[in-house]
Amino acid sequence: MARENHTRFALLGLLSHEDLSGYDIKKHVKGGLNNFWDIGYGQIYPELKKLETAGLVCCRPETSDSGAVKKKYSITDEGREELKIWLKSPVSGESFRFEILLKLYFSAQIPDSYSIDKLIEFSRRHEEKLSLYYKYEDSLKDILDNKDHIYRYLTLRLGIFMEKAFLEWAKEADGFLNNIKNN
Amino acid sequence: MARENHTRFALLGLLSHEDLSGYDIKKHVKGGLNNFWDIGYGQIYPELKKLETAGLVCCRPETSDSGAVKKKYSITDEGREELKIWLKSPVSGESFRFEILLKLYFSAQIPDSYSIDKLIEFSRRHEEKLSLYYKYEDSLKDILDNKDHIYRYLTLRLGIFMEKAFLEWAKEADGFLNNIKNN
DNA sequence: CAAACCATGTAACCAGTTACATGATTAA
DNA sequence: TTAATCATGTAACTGGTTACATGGTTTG
Repeated sequence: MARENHTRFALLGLLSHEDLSGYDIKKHVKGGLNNFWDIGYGQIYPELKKLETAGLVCCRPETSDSGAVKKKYSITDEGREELKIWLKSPVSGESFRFEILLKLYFSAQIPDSYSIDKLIEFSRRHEEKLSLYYKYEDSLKDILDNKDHIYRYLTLRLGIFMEKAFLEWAKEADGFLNNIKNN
Repeated sequence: MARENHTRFALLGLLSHEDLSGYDIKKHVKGGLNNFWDIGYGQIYPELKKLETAGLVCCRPETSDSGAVKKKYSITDEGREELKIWLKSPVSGESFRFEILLKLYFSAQIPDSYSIDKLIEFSRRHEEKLSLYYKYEDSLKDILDNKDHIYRYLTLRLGIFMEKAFLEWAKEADGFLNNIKNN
């Protein structure tokens, strides 16, 4: 995948919907984006400053009654323009890293039981993820009149397709390994 | 995913099968591993040196008749041990980055045609990948008596499951967007 | 009163990518 | 002879992770 500052656009995208603080952004990421694009605080705060310097967002510190400070960021017109240009540009590709595959690839050298255990753990983990996605889907299904929700729904659907594929694969692979064990 | 030097183990894994040069390793990666774990020369050569210093591999320069030098690396007993320990340890997880999803997530702000185009390109790309995987599968299917081949087959199968899921999703998503367009 | 959460940030580190540099060999 | 491939490497950069530091607020 091309080396482009994707975080920059993820932040602009989130801010194009509503004004958010760095902390808010992290929460929003957790509730959606993180399934295919996670971002940590270590990227969010510095990037927000860079965006401000570039004039793509502006910052408005909000001091509450108690004296606590919260920095709310808003997207500027220039920020909106940059975001749209990026959104329209073609995508460069996908990148995956599967530690389980890297291990399985060489696992002929160790007893099969280790691999079977890994497959079981893999299934458990992805069953959890799938049921979480189903919950998201349920809450989205009723509000598909909104265009934003339609697009979020589409991204969620890929998550569901993938998780199902993972589970099917793990089942097949587990059957395969158990079969050769009993020969 | 945990911050661990995976490249190190990928190299050890490849060298546990046969002696290879840095160049050979890259070719081997292209023919299998790269589907879920790509490695470039910028990582291979420095890492081989580190592995040599750590005593996990050893290097034997081969000078051909013409004077060309080729450095063949072999795994040592300590290297084999380290590899096995790592293979047996549990996996930490998967990481994906989908630029198409990052864009779709915010694409309510631009005309649907852009997203439809992206989905078409996505399908084309993954159809190609799937047919490539099917070719690999064909050549592996007949030699599953070998345990190494069984494990490679399993990793390939996940690739196939995933590519199929991608194509199904893209079809559904395309149908969805075309449907709302005509309303 | 302690734990959990809200909130903002910095510094260090490292994995991985890209570009650059060099030169030999082989096939069209 | 020229293009492709074989072959080995280095330097610079940057995206992303982790750990650390600080302090306010809410809730059980």
